[in-house]
Amino acid sequence: MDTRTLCLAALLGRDSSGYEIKKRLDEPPFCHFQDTGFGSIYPALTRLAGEGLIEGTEKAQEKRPDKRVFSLTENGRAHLIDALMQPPGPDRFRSDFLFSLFMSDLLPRQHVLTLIDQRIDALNATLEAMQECEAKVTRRASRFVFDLGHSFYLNERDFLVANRYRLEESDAESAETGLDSGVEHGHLHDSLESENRA
Amino acid sequence: MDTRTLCLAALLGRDSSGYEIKKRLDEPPFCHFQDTGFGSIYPALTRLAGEGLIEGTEKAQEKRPDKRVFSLTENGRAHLIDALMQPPGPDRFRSDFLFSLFMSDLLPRQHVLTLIDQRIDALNATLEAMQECEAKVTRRASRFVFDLGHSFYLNERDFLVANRYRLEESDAESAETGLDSGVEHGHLHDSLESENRA
DNA sequence: CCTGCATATATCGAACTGATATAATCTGCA
DNA sequence: TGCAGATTATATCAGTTCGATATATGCAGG
Repeated sequence: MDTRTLCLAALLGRDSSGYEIKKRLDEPPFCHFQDTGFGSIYPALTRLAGEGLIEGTEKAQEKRPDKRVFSLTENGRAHLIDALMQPPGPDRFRSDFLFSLFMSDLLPRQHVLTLIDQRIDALNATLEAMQECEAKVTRRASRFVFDLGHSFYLNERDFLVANRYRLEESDAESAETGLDSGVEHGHLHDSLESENRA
Repeated sequence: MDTRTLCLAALLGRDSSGYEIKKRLDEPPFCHFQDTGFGSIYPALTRLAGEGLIEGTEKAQEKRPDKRVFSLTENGRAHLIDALMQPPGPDRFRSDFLFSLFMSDLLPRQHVLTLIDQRIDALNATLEAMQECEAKVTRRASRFVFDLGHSFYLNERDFLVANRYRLEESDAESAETGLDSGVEHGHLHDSLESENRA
């Protein structure tokens, strides 16, 4: 979803400044399915205000830099709902970690194992933190997405713990076969995408 | 991982044209953790050639448009390995589908359920297609990533099948509470990221 | 006191996305 | 046979996004 729509959504319940929106978007469950920086948010807000989808009021603060607090207009709300009713685009997932694993034949064995161990640690930290704030996620839709996110992390951790051994010994066979990819005639690349875009 | 590194990786085993690289990158297991278009690949190849990391040869074909076939140089190979040894950046995941679910209070109940059902269908199609070509994924690292990808899809499908009922009835309570997010003081937003970037 | 973190906004270049243009050939089907 | 549509092949372009950086103040901790 583009940053403008994300900003509209973030303004639904409460009026906020760009900074506050960014903070909210960095927290779960928002952070489980998107990712935006200031470089996108501020221009998005300026443009939304120009289009009349949000309204901004300059608020001078005593002990802080000035704030521009935005609120959703009726038009903005309609625009958001319209965007949500469109068929969703395909998921986008990019992972340097998985890329490194995929290329692990080129790398020292120990480096790869360390990578996996660090990943497991990070996943454990995330899972623990989620458990701590679990009780605070009450809205039904929030909770649904929160739980799905949790199951993603859990699944990945369990897989890595259970399958780490598979990369523990060097693989004499496939040292220099190149990037086989293993698959000759992959015809699954478009199944998810086409169904979504249809 | 940036497109240039991706291209280097794709050229590891076999010399290829930009078009062939794009095709390979669209197939599993590559497609499980990245996503690139022509608009990134062609400029990347031109630049890599300029930097001496790959070498290109113009090949006129009888019955086809001309091909530019590239091959990895020693420098390019070293560059790739160097990139892989860097600590991996954080994963990036964006999903319009999850965003719509998160906002589902604003949407007609039936629309949300249809969204979920279509998603389940798409996941089933993907899983089936993966099973078909499972036997062809032989290289150890490929297989590891392939299996992890498979478990992702399986996990999501099972979750949706098991939890669909939670969105079946309208939620009288949280109709207009706004975007609570449910979480007041989320301090988990940086756990995965910081560990990775460290 | 001084370092570093939080609040607050903003910009800029580099990179990426998605659509489009061009052109020939090959495939399926009526 | 003819014709539509997919495939092979490369490329560009506008619009977006990413990541780093700049600026400025306040507050907390050592």
